[in-house]
Amino acid sequence: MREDTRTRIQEIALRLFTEQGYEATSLREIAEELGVTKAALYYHFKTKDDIVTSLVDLRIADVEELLEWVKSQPRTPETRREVLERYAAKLKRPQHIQMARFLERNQTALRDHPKLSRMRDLMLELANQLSGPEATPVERISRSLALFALHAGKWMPGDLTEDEVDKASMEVALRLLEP
Amino acid sequence: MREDTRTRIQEIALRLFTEQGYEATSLREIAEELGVTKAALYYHFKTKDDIVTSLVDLRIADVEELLEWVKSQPRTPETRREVLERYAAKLKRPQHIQMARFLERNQTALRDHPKLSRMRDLMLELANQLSGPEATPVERISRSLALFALHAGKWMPGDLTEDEVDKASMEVALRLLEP
DNA sequence: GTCTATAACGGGATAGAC
DNA sequence: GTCTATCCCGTTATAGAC
Repeated sequence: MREDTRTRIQEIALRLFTEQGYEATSLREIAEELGVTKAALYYHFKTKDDIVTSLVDLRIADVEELLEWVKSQPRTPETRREVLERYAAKLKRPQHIQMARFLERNQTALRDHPKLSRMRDLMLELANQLSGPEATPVERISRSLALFALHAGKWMPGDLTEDEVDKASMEVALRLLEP
Repeated sequence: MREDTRTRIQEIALRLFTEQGYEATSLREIAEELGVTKAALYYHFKTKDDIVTSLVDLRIADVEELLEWVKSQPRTPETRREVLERYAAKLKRPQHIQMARFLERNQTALRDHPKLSRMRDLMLELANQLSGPEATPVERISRSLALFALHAGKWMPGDLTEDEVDKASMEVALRLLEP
């Protein structure tokens, strides 16, 4: 049973965009790896940009969901803790780790892409939800950093196991939530 | 007194590479803004890559200096605190803020550039110097994040003054050094 | 749904005049 | 030190056959 071609294009594109960068990845490369020609891609996606759009949409839905949840909750320490846990759980799914990397690494190259702007706005809003309007600058920076800490796996050198990094990141993140 | 052309090329290139990304910035754009033609750039720099090299060299020297200093010091809490302060002081100079942004935003596009690899290695080593070999995973992540916290100015939304962000970032960073 | 062929363009880089 | 002119290449994208 061959996988949907459209889906395979998305997988390959996401990997190459992440490894090499969006601009540095040509449609020819994607097509070659898929075993078809460039032109075939144009049947599935109108432009190179459209591939990005289709990718980001998945993650936007995910973060929007988390954002709506947190807004429906009382602004308590317990809620904040659970935001981190839900966010970490999302991150653990392989697709989303890679998507997070892709977004991080291509923010500049794709700075004018509407979907990327939307993602940035959502992440900022999520960070803000951890603070609230009355928070001090120290609290606001500290709590924004808490979200970031959960991405630690990506830049920590490799002599720690994945599990060690996950646990330790969460511990650091939780500490950053404390007043 | 006109400024050195070579220096002006560096300034314009750094700004455009940072704003738009390395790949997305063409030599034509740089030349146009300088008021000369593409070909003129080739008198001053052998390739587009060479412009990057000339830029990164400045910052490499800076971080190497800090790294040598920390290695010459005893591994104490006081030393670690001073590393953060020296690093923050370097960051405050406008050239280096922009250089840090440039490096951050073009890590993927320039992942094969030897000077960029060198910069990454230096930053990792600096982060490691804050921990030492016997540190727990939580300490290592926490202390690496301390360095990162000092860059907070770049992604915090704009309703805080620069001074507020600087002070608060340092406070968060110092807290991340604590056991 | 995938192909071949090709258009149309912009990129980095070079040669040689001034 | 800067110019014009040009080369060569890879890129996105399209047209039309199968």
